[in-house]
Amino acid sequence: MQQENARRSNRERTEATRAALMAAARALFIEKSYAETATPEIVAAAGVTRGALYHHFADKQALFRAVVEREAAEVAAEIERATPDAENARQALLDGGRAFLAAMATPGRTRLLLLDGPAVLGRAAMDEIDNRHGARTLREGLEAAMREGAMKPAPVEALTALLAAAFDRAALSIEAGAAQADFIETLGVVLDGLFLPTP
Amino acid sequence: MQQENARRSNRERTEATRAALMAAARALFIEKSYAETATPEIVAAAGVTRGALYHHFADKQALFRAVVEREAAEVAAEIERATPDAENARQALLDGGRAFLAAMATPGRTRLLLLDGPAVLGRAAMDEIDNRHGARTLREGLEAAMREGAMKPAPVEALTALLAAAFDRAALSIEAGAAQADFIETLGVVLDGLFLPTP
DNA sequence: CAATTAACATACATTCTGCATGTTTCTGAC
DNA sequence: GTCAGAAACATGCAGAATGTATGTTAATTG
Repeated sequence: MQQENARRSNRERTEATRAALMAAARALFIEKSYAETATPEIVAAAGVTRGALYHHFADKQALFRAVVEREAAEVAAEIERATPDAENARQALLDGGRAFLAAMATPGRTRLLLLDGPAVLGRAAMDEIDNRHGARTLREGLEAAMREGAMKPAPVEALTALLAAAFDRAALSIEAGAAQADFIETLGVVLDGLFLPTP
Repeated sequence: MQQENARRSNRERTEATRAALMAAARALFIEKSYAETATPEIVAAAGVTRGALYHHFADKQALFRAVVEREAAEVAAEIERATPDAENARQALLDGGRAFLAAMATPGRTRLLLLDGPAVLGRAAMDEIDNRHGARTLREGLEAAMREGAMKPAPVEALTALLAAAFDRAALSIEAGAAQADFIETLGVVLDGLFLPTP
């Protein structure tokens, strides 16, 4: 038996407390939404006090932001890990989209990133987070496809936003019970429509 | 001078109170979001008491739902009014999309219908509201285009959801300051990609 | 014109958030 | 090593918000 609270450095204490808070908060935000989760619940589940919470985070929203930010980074990492390198730009986009849907199938991610995130942090903040992680890859894929001459020219920022929104909605509908195959097929049709016919 | 609170039937009283509450709530929800708007503020702006609010609405969320529902109906009405009848299915979709963006340019609608709505009422509830109003028109337009043989075949429900999401995102980005022309052009490219080439 | 119901108004109990103020544990200089 | 100072909490408090319960007034109905 080892002492459960042996001497720990401040660095370790901070890391452990923040991790416990973020894990507990994530679980509750997913189960009941941000608005219906109270800070007393979070700290009880994390095994700390509200004092600790407000010492490490400015307020409840800052804790939520930290959770969302980490989740977005994990989604981006999963996508990057799952899409090694495709032959052409078209296949790369399809593979990336499929990997995105797979990553978003992790329970709670749609609520965190697509429902509560935009409402609590604002769409501008979510855009900024996205651009730092997932959406950047999508935009670069589209730019590459256009540069290759395989894709119809269009304003890249706008096209990135529209396609990202379509993928987001697909993830939401699939989580709500819609047929995944239908959405993957339809996303393929939409993407194919953006490519020039190969003569 | 007339008495400001002359005798009124219950029907009139209810209608006036509900209208005042919904107008005040709408203004505050738009200005500060649902979460940051308190019921004491709403009733003060409406010139009634919290008792009246909780007599007419089950809770704060029910009031929000009523506001959102009416807003969605107005958007659908504006679109219907602005799109008389197009020659072909393709033009009808483009016209409808443009009318949608115009309707969503009314300040606050994106926050009500696209940010707070899904977070507060849930995406399922928003889907149900949409299907009763706007999205139905879009789906019918897509079905017509496919029936005409002008559009590539695809699962209609999924395609409707994806395109609706793209239009939603366009409305959000435009409100956030993005170039409207870019989004209209890009939406045109995406839609055109769904149509079969006319030989 | 009673009796009942609807439309409010008021008061209350509970709960939450953020902060302010204590206490304990580490850290770094001497 | 120890001693000041800072970091990491813990506790208590003030203000406010939500929903409900109860009281009051105005309309409706038999």
